[in-house]
Amino acid sequence: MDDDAIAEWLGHRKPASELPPAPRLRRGEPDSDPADRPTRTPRRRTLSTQAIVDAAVRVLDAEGLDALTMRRVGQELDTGGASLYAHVANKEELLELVIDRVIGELELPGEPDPARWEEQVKEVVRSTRAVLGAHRDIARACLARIPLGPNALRGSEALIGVLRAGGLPDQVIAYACDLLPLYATATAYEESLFETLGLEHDQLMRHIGDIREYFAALPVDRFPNVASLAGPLTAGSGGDERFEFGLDVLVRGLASLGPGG
Amino acid sequence: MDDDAIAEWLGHRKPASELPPAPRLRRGEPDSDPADRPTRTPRRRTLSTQAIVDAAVRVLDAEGLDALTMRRVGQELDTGGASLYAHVANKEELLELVIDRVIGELELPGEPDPARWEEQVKEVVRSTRAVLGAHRDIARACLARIPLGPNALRGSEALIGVLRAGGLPDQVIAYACDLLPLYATATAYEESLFETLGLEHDQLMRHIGDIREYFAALPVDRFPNVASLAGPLTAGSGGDERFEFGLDVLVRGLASLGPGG
DNA sequence: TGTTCGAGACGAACAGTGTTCTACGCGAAC
DNA sequence: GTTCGCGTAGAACACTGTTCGTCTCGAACA
Repeated sequence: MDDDAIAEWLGHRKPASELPPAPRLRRGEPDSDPADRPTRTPRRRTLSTQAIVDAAVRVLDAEGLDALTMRRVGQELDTGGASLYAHVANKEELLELVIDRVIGELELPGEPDPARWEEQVKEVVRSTRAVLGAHRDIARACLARIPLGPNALRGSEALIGVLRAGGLPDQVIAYACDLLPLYATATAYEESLFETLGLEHDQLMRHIGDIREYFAALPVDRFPNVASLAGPLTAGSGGDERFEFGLDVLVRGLASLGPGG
Repeated sequence: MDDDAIAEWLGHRKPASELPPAPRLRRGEPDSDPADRPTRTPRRRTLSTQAIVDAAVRVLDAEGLDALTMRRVGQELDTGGASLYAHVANKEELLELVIDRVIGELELPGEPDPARWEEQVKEVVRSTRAVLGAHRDIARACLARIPLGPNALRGSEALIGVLRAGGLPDQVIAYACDLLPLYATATAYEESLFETLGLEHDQLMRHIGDIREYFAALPVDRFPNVASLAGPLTAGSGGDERFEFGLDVLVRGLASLGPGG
């Protein structure tokens, strides 16, 4: 996606390509038409929306979402935070751009195949979790807004495709289109919590062991279930089993709403 | 829960009741034993952890999570933010107390009934969503940590009970004990996003209408699925249908892992 | 070639945040 | 009656997003 497409998606300029600007939520009065801003070549320093998003992703990957401040991104570009506001309306807009950039890395399945639609659905959700997990705690930012950027649309398009291959009713497909990414994002967020704290893997394992002991040591008269399930409750937190379990539950539930269920 | 139990759960004093302190995640070196702080009757102003949590919940309900600052809570108690630090280690600890207070409002089902365990599971998840939704955007804070307070344990205990009535395998129950609250919390969070922005109901409906038109107007050659599903994709966002759909999918998926599935 | 013009860069500043430091005052104990 | 020390609370620190106003410099025009 080039610079013009970005500006157009954000509604900054007149739509020059075929994709209309996504509806944006504003609190105040509707702003006046910002259409007739003439296109200029950049002066002095080559500061552009592209370069800013690039720098933001760099900061995000290296130091996490909390370090992604306007000043820090500006510093990455050898300037101050105030300079970004000529290319980006505010931090919210920058985050939306970063999110859609990240979602653009999604690996989507090819042609929808009715014979293996369930596995294809899982592939999309797995890819979403993987992409979000690859960029530190970006999942936290994704949870706080509904992605409507072009790359998010591309993902929805593919997801609907494979769900349709499963022969599910339209309304089921539509709801699933929210539910499945919600699961991927929420899971990625939970998993990012620990590495955000800077925990090493063995530290995390030790903490989970503490929780297991805590559960097991609970008074059995008040917490018999938690105490007896201390082991299973704290199992599978390090790898993919927990995630795969939830994914399986979701797809099984969806399949039960289809023609074969 | 009284003040001593709170302090004990947080590991501030020697355990006096039967519930041992929950494992807390700390980054730095393990702190020295803070056990031998003598109990004193309060001086001057009657500032206590209880009163602080009360005030925090009041601020949360009235003005939302973003307004829940240390200074604002202090102001609610006719003092400054610094005064709270004598009773609460930091904002994180205050949030944990607030969260467990809120979770304490959960209405849990009675005796687990194998004949209607699925409906009982749904009741727990519905109650979770309702309680979180009743306290503005507290769900955002719940997503960011794993609740291990006494009231959260009470909820897990009840949830495991009804899942056991369903005859599910132990590991399925354990994973479901994470998955179901995750769904309730993530849903409550998404729903809180709009009211956090201060949107009225008709404003929200208008915005959803904008999104529907945006979907419908997308180029059909690139986004045929999204364009044709514009209606269903944006349906049911105002009420409970979306939530109930996801809940049904989850419970169906869980049931398929049980003895009858 | 000289001038004008204005968009963009950017330092300073503002109102916030969580947290720490420090001095002060009051209630209980000896 | 004095002393002791805990809890209070104001000031301050480092940080945030954002705005304001100044200044610079490249392009367009005469």
